[in-house]
Amino acid sequence: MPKDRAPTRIQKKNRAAILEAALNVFSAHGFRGATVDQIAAEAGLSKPNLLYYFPSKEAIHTALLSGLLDTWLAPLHELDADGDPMEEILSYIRRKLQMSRELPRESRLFANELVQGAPRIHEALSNDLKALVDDKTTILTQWMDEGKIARLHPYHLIFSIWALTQHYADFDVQVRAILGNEDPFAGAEPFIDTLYRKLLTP
Amino acid sequence: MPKDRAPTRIQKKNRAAILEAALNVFSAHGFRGATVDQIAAEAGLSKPNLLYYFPSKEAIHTALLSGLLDTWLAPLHELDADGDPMEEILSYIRRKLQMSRELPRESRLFANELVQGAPRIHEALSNDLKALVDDKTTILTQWMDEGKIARLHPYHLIFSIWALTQHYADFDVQVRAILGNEDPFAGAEPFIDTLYRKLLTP
DNA sequence: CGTGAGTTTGACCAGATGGTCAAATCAAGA
DNA sequence: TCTTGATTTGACCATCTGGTCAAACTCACG
Repeated sequence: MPKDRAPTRIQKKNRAAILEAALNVFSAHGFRGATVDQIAAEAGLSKPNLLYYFPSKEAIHTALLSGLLDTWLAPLHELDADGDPMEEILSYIRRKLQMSRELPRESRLFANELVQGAPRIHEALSNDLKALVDDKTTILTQWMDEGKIARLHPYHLIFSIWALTQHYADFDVQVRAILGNEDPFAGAEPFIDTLYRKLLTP
Repeated sequence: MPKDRAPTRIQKKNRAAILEAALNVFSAHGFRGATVDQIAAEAGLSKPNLLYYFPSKEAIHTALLSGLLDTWLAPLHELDADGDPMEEILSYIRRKLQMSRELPRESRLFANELVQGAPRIHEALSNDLKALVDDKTTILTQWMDEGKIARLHPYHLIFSIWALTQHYADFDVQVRAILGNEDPFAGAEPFIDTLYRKLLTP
């Protein structure tokens, strides 16, 4: 393992390649289903070389998850208490749906982890995620109190947004098996938009 | 392997025990993450004994999935073209939500499979599932044409029901990490009910 | 009972997998 | 160019895992 100095050009390149490869493999096969050889091959490195940059398979997985958590939560962070309630929520939804379209691997990486009980990120859920959600539901509740949007259970409102948007990334195969050649997102966006306009209108 | 006669009392008992154990293990760890030893232990059998009843790990998984597919699709089957549109859809939703509450392992079994690209049930999706959904969306479209419910993309309407209801089983850890002690379903049922009443009202 | 089919198991195997290590190779600054 | 730390690798190891097999045991029934 390299010293703890500033990372070399080569270190940067290889670490990035490993994380990129790991994202492919872990999101497609889950932690247990992924093999170090597979990740190494996809990153264009030999297995011992990969293990020179990360001490273990687990370490790669952890680095990947914690590195992506911020990206994953960014859309919700942007929800602004001072904006127009309906527009704020709808644009949050649009950002989430866009992430499902553009970052399906990231979505499935988390889905894999969550479905299996989140053994490796349970703490982040109870701390970071819960704090963020609590913060934003306060805003939602405020808007409801002011009559700006319909009164609903704020937590379930958020869950519904996650469920509806991530469904298209996580269960992509199923969606495509049913829609055939139709682009899932082409229909999803107006559908979800309509749904929340109707739901949130007081 | 036993003859292909009528199954013995012991055969019935052990096959059932194996499938029950396999449901626990596969739903919690995915196909690759589950081990035959684990399933055998949970079923109270030795590994060779388990493999006396099923020829392979794969065979157990397949038997489990195909055996549960009917159960899983039953609620949608019940959607009746002759019933009251709003009530038919809302009670379909209630049945699905109830399945999430009562059969979360089954939900996660399918979720695990789907997230990883459904390598083992892809065919069932494109055939059985697609046929069923096509059948039921015809009914939905009819209701829309008759002005009984709001006009929406029927496929996405179904996807939304799946997403919203199964979310509570599949991502149970996340939901509970955020809700704390609150019972997820206590809030989910009225929320989802309200959501679809508003959405479907023309 | 006795017997044959059904059931169970300890011992074993081959391949996969995560990980190690010493030796070889490479890169860049003095 | 030389030196030193960074990088890479072939060979290797222990463990896990799906699966096999022959021998032992149990059960139902004539």
